[in-house]
Amino acid sequence: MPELPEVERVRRSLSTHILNARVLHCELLRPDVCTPFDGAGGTSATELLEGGVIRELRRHGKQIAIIAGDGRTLVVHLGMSGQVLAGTAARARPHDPGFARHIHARWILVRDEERLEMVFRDPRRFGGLWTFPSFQQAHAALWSQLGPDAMLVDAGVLAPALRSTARSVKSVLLDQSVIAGVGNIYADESLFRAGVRPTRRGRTITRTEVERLATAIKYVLDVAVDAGGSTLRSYADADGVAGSAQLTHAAYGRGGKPCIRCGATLRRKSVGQRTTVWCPTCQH
DNA sequence: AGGATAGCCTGCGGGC
DNA sequence: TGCCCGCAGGCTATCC
Repeated sequence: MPELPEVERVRRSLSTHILNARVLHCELLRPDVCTPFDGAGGTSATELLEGGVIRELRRHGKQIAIIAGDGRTLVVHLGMSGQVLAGTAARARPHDPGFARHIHARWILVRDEERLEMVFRDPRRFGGLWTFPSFQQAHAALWSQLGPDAMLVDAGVLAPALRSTARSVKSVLLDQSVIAGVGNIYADESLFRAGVRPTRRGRTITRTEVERLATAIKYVLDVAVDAGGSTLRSYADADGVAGSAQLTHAAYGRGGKPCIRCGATLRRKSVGQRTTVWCPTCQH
């Protein structure tokens, strides 16, 4: 999935379409992708913001909250292959019959007398939708379980989490309850930039390294947001536009290739069940 | 309790 | 040209 930079690009691109738009109609084509607030009984159109005016799009980690003027909130998690598309990008493509197959929800909105469509698409269905009567309830149920957003992380957040554990520094970075937004790509990129080996046990990370790590995470994410996120396979923003951050990856996906800093062959192995790449020379 | 393991899904690329 | 296999950006439930 989209990690923080990709989700932030979706939030921004989606905002340009749906902010201040009124939801005229919505339909849930695959009800099991949605977890309604009230549990049983399925998801009503009202819960999916029908009749509301979109006033705010917030992001925390990898999740987006779409908030209506009356407080109703729809949280979107893109999982591995999820997309939210709006405007032209949301319309069916006659030349691509596979496109429509994985559209699980569809909204019709209107803004300035112009109708527009928004869809949630997710072939692998690891993502999903969650509905809430208010943003506070969404926060209590979902976001309060997450660590601070990775864009705002500092050594003060990371240090205690690392100091107290024997698990690898990489699995700590991937733990959304420690910091929210880092996934496999940006974990490897941040560790490379900080010069820290992903296999290191959390408690062995020095204060200096924690500082470097916090700085590296923010830098790597920031640059990736500016590059439109990483498009490895299917990622696209709400306009269907791909990112180019993958062109600047130093570690992720480069196992066996030369390190861009020192030329050594990058190593690759599974750490915490995730494919991990690092430089045996530059990372200690 | 923390940490390692399956499992959820589909699609794609590589090797045969 | 297929077909089969392994692999993929995430997260959860379960087991040890």
